[in-house]
Amino acid sequence: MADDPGGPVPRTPREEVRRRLLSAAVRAFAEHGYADSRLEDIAHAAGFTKGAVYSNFGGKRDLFGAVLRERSDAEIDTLLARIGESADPADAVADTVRGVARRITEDPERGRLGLEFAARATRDAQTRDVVGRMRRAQREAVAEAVSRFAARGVPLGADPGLTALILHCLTNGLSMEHLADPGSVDTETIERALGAVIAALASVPPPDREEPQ
Amino acid sequence: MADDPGGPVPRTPREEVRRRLLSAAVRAFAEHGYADSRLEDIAHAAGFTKGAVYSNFGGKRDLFGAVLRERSDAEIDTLLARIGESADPADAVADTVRGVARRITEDPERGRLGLEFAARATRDAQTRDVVGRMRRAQREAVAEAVSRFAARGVPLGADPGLTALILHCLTNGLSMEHLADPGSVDTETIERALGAVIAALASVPPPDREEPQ
DNA sequence: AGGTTAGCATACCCATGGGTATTGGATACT
DNA sequence: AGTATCCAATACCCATGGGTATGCTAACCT
Repeated sequence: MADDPGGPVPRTPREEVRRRLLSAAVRAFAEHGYADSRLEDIAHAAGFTKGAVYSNFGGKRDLFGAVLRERSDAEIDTLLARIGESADPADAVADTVRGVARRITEDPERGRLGLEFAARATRDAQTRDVVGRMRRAQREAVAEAVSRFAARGVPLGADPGLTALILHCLTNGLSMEHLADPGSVDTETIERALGAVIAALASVPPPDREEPQ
Repeated sequence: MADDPGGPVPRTPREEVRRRLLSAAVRAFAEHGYADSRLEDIAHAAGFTKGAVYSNFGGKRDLFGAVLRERSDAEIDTLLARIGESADPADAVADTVRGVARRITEDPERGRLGLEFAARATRDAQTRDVVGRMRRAQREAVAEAVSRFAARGVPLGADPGLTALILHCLTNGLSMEHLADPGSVDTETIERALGAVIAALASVPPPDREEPQ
């Protein structure tokens, strides 16, 4: 059964091999961490073997580096794309907050990978360089968005750069807290936390229990 | 030289053996991470061999668990102790902020360990339980401190629990950011970020460039 | 078609380090 | 003192998995 087959099986394009390996690596590193991810598992998850990995990457470290750079670029692109779509200030902020909160709770892979990156950045200079660049770019994107709101007349309790740092770090901190203690840090709580800080920084009095006015 | 010695070398008390191993393990896990820490290195750093480790702990996982619990208790004690010493509200806040900022930049071991704990909590239920408990206790301690300020008449833009969550997560986020990008997140920046958020949440106008009054 | 190359599969190597079994000497007990 | 016990040192085991060398076949060349 399934005996001889008609001729040669077509070969997977190198580009796709690389993409599938990278994608499998992202899942593996996020789920098991760098050390506990096995190259053979990653390769099989992508439908190949270790040979494919060493044919497309220099080794485990290099594969991790490729994952890091790929995600870094993706993150920055997402951020930059989001800046454009701003509507009414209040609504835009509320929507963004909701989106951020949902991504934290519904896409744990992202947070896990971020933690893995951060942990390795602590010890490896190469990783630190890339992660540092990514973080700076993210903060700058946030700062840019904040500046636009400021230009529209929203008062700020701090300059855009500091405001961006605050929002960025608060978001990361909330993400970490959710991962460590999902039960007491849910989507709604994250929304409230971000909303409260933004409201306070924008010198907008906290919502008076019901809709204002 | 150093030839025969007078008789038996006294044996190190078991309590001290355990303490020294634990302390060496803290340093190792913080510096190299769990996976890249070798039991033999830890043992030698403490002045013993692997035998001492397996005599005092169940194995590598158990040693990590012991480190986690020990640090968890220490963190909670520190937090609780700090609550007592509040003087003038404004000064107390400024002092606390300065202390937190300095600890982040001057004691990287703490942040690194926190990251390691968080990363493992993501995948291991046991670790997640302990880390979750620790985090909740920390937030409650902060909430308690916030409540005291609120009782003294400091207005709050959010309830103490949410305020504590915000401050706690912002602190952790800033710590992570400092580790990943020490150059652009220094002590002063951390102080400003924390100060700005506290000022905003307490509905206190931001410092007017120079001393107020 | 025959030959060459490119690229993944397969088989193998071996350093690493967690875990275990055993030993040896100090402490406690009688 | 003699004996039992405790506890860390030592020696050893071996599963693991990153890395490498080789094989094999599809795609490319001419």
